Amino acid sequence: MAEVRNTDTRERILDVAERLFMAHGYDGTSMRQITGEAGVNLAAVNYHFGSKESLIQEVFRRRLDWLNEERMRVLDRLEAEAGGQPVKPSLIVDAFFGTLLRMAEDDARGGMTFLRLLGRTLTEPSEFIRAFLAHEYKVVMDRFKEALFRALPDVPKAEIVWRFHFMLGATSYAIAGTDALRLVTDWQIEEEDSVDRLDRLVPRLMSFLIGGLRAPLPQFDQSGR
Amino acid sequence: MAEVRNTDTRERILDVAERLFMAHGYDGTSMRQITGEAGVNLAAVNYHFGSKESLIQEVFRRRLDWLNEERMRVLDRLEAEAGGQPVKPSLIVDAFFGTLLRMAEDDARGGMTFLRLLGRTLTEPSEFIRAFLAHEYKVVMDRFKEALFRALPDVPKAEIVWRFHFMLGATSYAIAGTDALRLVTDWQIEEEDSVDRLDRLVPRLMSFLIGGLRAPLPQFDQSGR
DNA sequence: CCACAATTCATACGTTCGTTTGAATCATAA
DNA sequence: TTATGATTCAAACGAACGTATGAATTGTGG
Repeated sequence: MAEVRNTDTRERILDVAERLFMAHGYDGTSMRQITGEAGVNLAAVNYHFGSKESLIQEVFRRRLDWLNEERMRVLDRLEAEAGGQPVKPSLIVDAFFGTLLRMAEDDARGGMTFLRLLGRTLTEPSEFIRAFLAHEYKVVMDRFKEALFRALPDVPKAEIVWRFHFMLGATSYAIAGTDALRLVTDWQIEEEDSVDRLDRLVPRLMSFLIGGLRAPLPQFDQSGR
Repeated sequence: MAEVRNTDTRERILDVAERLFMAHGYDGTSMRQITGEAGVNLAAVNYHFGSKESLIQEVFRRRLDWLNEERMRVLDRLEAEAGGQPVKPSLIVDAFFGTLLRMAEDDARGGMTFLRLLGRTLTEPSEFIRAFLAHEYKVVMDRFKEALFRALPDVPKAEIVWRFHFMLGATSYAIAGTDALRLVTDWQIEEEDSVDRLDRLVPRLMSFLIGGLRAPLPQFDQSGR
């Protein structure tokens, strides 16, 4: 029996969809744009993926599976090296966010395109996309939260969760907004500090994240509660 | 001549549009949903605003005009009080982000709904929305950047712009994702630390932002330029 | 009260959307 | 070569989209 699987059409659709979803969002991208730019027939998406919803889920799964497994591997190694001791917070942060950012240098894994798509989608309006991402992220998030709890035993857990949240936001936005920023800020910054210098973005962002994570705890107003 | 202006229909459309754009995004919200929930005729939007594009611009303008003027007023006052001396960075950050967050307590100014809409829209895919926001923000952004340059004379300007960018992201995401976070983290945190406690979010976020802003400068790899 | 502008309304226009269909083409195993 | 399943294709479907129209209704100044 012939059960081949033409991966060429599939991959070309996924690549184009990834780029268009990044540029115009889920609702803003039509099947006709995708199939048109991919040079395949309109019906190909429904044939290979079933529906537009399944398509974007596959767009994410293709990249996220590797990313989150890699994050787990890195954290595994860090915890093994620490031998029972808590892992340094900066190393945990790098395992999560650094691994993500270093994906951008790897075009075979989506590079900047997927990173920016992911950054945008964390505030995506579509309900089913948020639910899907939440499910995909659940295990790895819990794991990293636990690691941070152990690494920062003196910081209230609620505070750690909040700051993890803040870090996620800073990172998403730093990635997703790289060209929106150009519009907003109109910065006259020397060439070598341009947004494209990804190798400088990583240490920059990492300094900011660690600074925020280790900031003095907030003093709540006496009126609080 | 009768040039009345029925503000009731206009306002009701704006309120509903604000909420629906927040929940489902620009492309994900139809004119029929808006007019239906607002209890007005389908043609009312085109009559009062001209088009869907003009409608969302008015949704933003209605809130942003006051917000950015208030930010300027606060910064004016801070600089006057400093009398020529640079203003403390934490005060500048509070003038920008604190003023934004305190809007959420003011339902007459949109409250949380507008805040979350704004948070989401900073990574909005639609080209004309990004362009519109960039234009609306240009003046106030330049002003605050200048204030930070003076407040942190030893920090390279490029670094400050980056960190301002990171702060924007952390704040946007903290606001926009308040219920997406519930999905992702599934945190078992005591009642009083719930997301709804906005009065605690402000000092929490502010500590994080200041910590990030004042973090040690990043060390670039020897390989980098 | 009348005249006229402002507003509301039901309805329709043309387009684009995601999806489906059934035939045509391709590739492979027997 | 032939049979069979995998894939591609052109065409069409009904639904929903943003917008436009012209008549009906409302409100107000003269």
